[in-house]
Amino acid sequence: MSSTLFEMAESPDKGTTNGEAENGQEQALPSPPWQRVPGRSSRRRRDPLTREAIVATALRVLDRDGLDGFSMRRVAEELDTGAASLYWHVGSKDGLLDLVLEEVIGEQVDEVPDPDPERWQEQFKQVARVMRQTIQRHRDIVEISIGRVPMGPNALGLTERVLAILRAGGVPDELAVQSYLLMFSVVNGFTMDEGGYEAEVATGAPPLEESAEMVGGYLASLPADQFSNLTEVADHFANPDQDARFELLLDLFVEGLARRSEAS
Amino acid sequence: MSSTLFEMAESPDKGTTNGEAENGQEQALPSPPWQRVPGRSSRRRRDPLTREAIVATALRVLDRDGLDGFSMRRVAEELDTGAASLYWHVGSKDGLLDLVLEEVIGEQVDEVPDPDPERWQEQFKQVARVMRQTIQRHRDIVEISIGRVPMGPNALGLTERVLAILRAGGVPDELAVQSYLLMFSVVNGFTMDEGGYEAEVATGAPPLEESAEMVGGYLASLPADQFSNLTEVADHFANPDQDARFELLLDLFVEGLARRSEAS
DNA sequence: GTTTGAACTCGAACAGCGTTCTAGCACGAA
DNA sequence: TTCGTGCTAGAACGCTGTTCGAGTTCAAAC
Repeated sequence: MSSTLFEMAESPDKGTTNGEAENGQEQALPSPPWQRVPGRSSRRRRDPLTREAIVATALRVLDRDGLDGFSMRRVAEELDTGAASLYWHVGSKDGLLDLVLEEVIGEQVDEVPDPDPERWQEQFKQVARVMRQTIQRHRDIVEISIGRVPMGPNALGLTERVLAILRAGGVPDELAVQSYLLMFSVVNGFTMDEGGYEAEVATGAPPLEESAEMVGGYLASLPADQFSNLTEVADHFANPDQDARFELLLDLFVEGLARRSEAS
Repeated sequence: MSSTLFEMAESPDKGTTNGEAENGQEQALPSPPWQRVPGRSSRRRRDPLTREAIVATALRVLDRDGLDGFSMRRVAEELDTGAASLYWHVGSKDGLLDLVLEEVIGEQVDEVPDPDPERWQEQFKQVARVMRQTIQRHRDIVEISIGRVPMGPNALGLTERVLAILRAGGVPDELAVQSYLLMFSVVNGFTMDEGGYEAEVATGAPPLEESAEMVGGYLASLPADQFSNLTEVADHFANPDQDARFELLLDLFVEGLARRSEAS
């Protein structure tokens, strides 16, 4: 939609499949206007599709409709074209999602600071926070990233810049690689489960607070003889401070990393 | 959706409104044999479907064909019935996957050791290893677990038993809850990315070793002026000892946890 | 100026999907 | 014998990813 607000006359429907017969020889003639396909007079678009436009639109659709609502037809519709047209540029739905992932990774690259050896621990944590924010901005990106090994220029650039921080801080090479990979996984895992409390549809989507409270209440109501631990700590489940938990994770992680780094 | 709380008795939902017959009387007749359904002579199965059998079959199909190849029709076919029959027992595909997840969680419950206060750190690590093994046994279970909050009896039992270990070890309640949730996320994240190097189809599925080597070679071949860090540590990417990385993660995690636990 | 071929568009169709509808069967209770 | 209820399952609906191939345009070659 949009982009071409009113663009000549486009009557949406009407099959009119041009059922000419098997008669004589006149097919070289330009067909008279009344039997042309009504919708689109020219097969050539006014602004041609590009891979970039498709990826950008796909990401928009993904954020708006979620992965369940994401389909090639929907993306095509948004670009005012047919689904088949996308396939020349992106190969497949899977290929398109590869590109979308690369695009999202690209959003993070510029946010990684230049290395400052004195502050490498804080900088490393900062990278993790950027990752978390990016994932939160694109709700289904973790699901998409499963099973994909991003190796595009953006992914390489991100890796390069994070490694720069760690090595500048004196982290030994192998440990730097290990912790980079670990950090990636760990942030993915954390942020993936983070959205778990959100409802999917209807019910007004209990805004993460009521829902958690309900969970806590439910846990507290369990039979205490069978679930003594659960019932006793139920209120801690009811107040899930995600930011605090994330920072705890980073602290554990970087603290141990620093200790091992110094011990070498 | 999802939810999957206790679920008490049978019959998920379904009004089964069963519109009454408003016509005459002829529907009681058995239809003559030549106009019966050809395939199946009796509408009643010899061994009736059960929810348990459906879940078990679904898990088998999932492990064999992957989440992409998983469909209600395939599960039904495996049970020698039609897809529509499943819906009476499990409500929807999503509901079936809820049950599958609960089933997989159930596999872990019995592997969690009884608490031994002296060895809580090792026991906690052991739980994480069991989780990892379970996830590896069911390749797409992480993807399924996204967005689901398992609250069935198995999930509750697992939480209860792990909390018992932590609290017996003297970990303060809030920290115990936080670290249980963290550990869950973190193991999920780690194991999710772990399978990433596997190819999907054809090409003989490079057995994770060649592939990693190829990755390392590719990284080493990048322009050194632009990717100085990446090229210098490329060989560490080529030898990804996943087990060692997992143990590193556990060490970092539990070590920091123990320190905070003692400081209270 | 014509021909040719590559780049690109996209309607139509195919197989498969999740789900619903509804007719039908079997069996315990009335 | 007659129900009603639990359960099975074919048919159909609307949707999906993907392919096919005819169509269009444009630039370079003749």
